[in-house]
Amino acid sequence: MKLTSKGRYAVTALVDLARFKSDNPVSLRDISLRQGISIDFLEQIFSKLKKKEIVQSIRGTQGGYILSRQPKEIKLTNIFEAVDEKVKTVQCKKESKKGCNGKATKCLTHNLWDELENHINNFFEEKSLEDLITKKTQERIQNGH
Amino acid sequence: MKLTSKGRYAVTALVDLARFKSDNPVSLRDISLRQGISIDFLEQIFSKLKKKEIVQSIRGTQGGYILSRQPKEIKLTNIFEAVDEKVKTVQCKKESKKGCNGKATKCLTHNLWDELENHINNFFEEKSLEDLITKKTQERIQNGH
DNA sequence: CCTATACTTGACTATTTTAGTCAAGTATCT
DNA sequence: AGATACTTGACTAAAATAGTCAAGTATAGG
Repeated sequence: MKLTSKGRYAVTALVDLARFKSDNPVSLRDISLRQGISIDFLEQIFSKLKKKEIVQSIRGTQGGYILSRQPKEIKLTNIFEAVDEKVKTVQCKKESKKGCNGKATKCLTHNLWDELENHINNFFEEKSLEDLITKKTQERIQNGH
Repeated sequence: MKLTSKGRYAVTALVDLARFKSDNPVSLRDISLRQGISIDFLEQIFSKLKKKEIVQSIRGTQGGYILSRQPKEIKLTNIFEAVDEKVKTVQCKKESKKGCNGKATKCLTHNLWDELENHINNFFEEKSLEDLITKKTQERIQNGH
């Protein structure tokens, strides 16, 4: 199971991007200041988001990033995939030594992790960026959650 | 988010214990052989399971471990708690430096992680050891999942 | 009583992952 | 031309993981 700061930062940064968007692109510097994430780390993250066409970059003075699609069209799954965060609970196929290949007894809990994986993935599949920037959520945020 | 081998092994070992139980206690050695988990690591895990009264130990020759309660009464939550695996997605209260304290803007995604946490915890709360040793599951396992 | 078996406890550690930093660019707007 | 901002890739300190090792203690069976 992987779900670390990188994924968290990616989501946070994109929510920031979605909320503060205007006609102008948003620079990583602004996001960095607002969210307290190092620019260098943001660059690493946005490079990946760009590859997966979640954001577009605009160079030059006044450049920055904009969302490639509507917030509604960006599922959390997409974001985690982009930054290599994989919700993976079993490694049965990776290694034959300690995995569940060969001996059936090693698979005792295989189904459980499969189920859990689906359970979590469904959650991310159902949530889009838009869900995170609704009024209600914003209010809660501004009241200090 | 923490969900590592320790938690996985704990569940696997307990399923093994539940399935191979008889009038006699099951030794860690047997579990180790059947599940391919090192004895030393199992000892570490069972020490914690015992503290939380999920298993009981029986010393001496022919000794080993038995479940303290019926499989039905042992929720996965209990197991993960026992081995210190915590489903924790945000660290807002731990550190004031990089947490969400102070600036409201740092909480942009706070609610999301809270929701996710609940979502996962519910899954574990609903599953008991018994669910993992039903006929259906066993069949699937014996067919190589 | 003796001894093999098995649980108990706690310290220790190699490896891997995380969470970044650093450096050296390239592109574009003004 | 020069400032700003994106781009890429290599590098690394610190923490977590996944165990190992060692030195016990307790009990059943002979």
